[in-house]
Amino acid sequence: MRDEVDDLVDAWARERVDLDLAPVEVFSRISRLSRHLDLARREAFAEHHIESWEFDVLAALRRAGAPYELSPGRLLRETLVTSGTMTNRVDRLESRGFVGRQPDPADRRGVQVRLLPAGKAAVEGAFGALLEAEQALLADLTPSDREALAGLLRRLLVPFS
Amino acid sequence: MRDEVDDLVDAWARERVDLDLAPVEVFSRISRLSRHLDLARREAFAEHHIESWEFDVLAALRRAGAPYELSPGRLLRETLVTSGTMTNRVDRLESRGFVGRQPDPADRRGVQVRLLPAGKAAVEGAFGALLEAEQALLADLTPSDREALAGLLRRLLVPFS
DNA sequence: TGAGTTTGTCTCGATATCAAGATTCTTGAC
DNA sequence: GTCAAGAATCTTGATATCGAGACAAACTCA
Repeated sequence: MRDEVDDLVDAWARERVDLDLAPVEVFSRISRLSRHLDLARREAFAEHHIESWEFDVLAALRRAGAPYELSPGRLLRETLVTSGTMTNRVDRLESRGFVGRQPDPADRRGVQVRLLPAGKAAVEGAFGALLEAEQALLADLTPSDREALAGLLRRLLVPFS
Repeated sequence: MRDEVDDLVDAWARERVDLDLAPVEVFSRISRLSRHLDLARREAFAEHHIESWEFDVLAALRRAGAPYELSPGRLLRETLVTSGTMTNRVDRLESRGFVGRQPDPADRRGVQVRLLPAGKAAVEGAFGALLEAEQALLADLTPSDREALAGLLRRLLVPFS
């Protein structure tokens, strides 16, 4: 059982026997998995006619719970994009009828982005498809493997949180 | 020890008690780690005045071994970008004096991209900095933790390879 | 040999993103 | 109460990427 990172590490090891490549074994796999997962996500979402960036925004609103409202500032912190990007995204989601903008009653600078019924339906359908696709990718791991993996990843992620 | 994904999963669990969120525990952590790692990579490379995309191309050439030559087609397969993007990248690396283009003697359609000494020095310095930064991120894991994590990630990656 | 297909690279137009700056409003200090 | 500093959102300009297509050369198979 070899993967593409085994080849990568072997190539580096041939060229630079002096280096400790242990970090590559972990982080290169994480980066590559992430890229493959992005593609898998796109495929899963395509059937529901939404794109990954749309899902990211709609999902943040959906999991916030009723009344499904968040400010643009909160949304960009959730999705790790810049404010200009979020303005653009909300514009496009608005034109699709997935979200609406409302003035924030408590702060006249502010805006509340609200998930509309069409957006709620779209994100729930897409999330179901995503979970299904991801479950298939995990099929080879036992439940305790999964938990061990999630636990190790958490330990890497905690310092960033 | 909680991370940002614990919050994410809790939020979804509150909203949709019917869903099995186990895949999120794994894949959301992988995606988020990947984004944080990209930022860490950018920082590590900044000191060596190269950008992540430059490293990706130069590293592919470096680990190919002497004479450090690959075709654009091979490079784009290694780095998972489109051909238009690779043309642009090689152009810019060429203008920095990091690589050169040569006609492929065996195939007159083809071009060989060769790593020049300045590019070799840049990529080796940057790779050292990257390994150092990544080693710090792994500090909390024991060697056997690291190996277990790499092994579990490999099992997820194999189907894509 | 010659037609059709495939391969390798580059060009071009569209677009999503970022970074920086502008605008409007709020907050806290004095 | 006023003013400065900070916060929230949006605008603008630059740019890296993608996707589709152009073009040339190399194969394939009759």
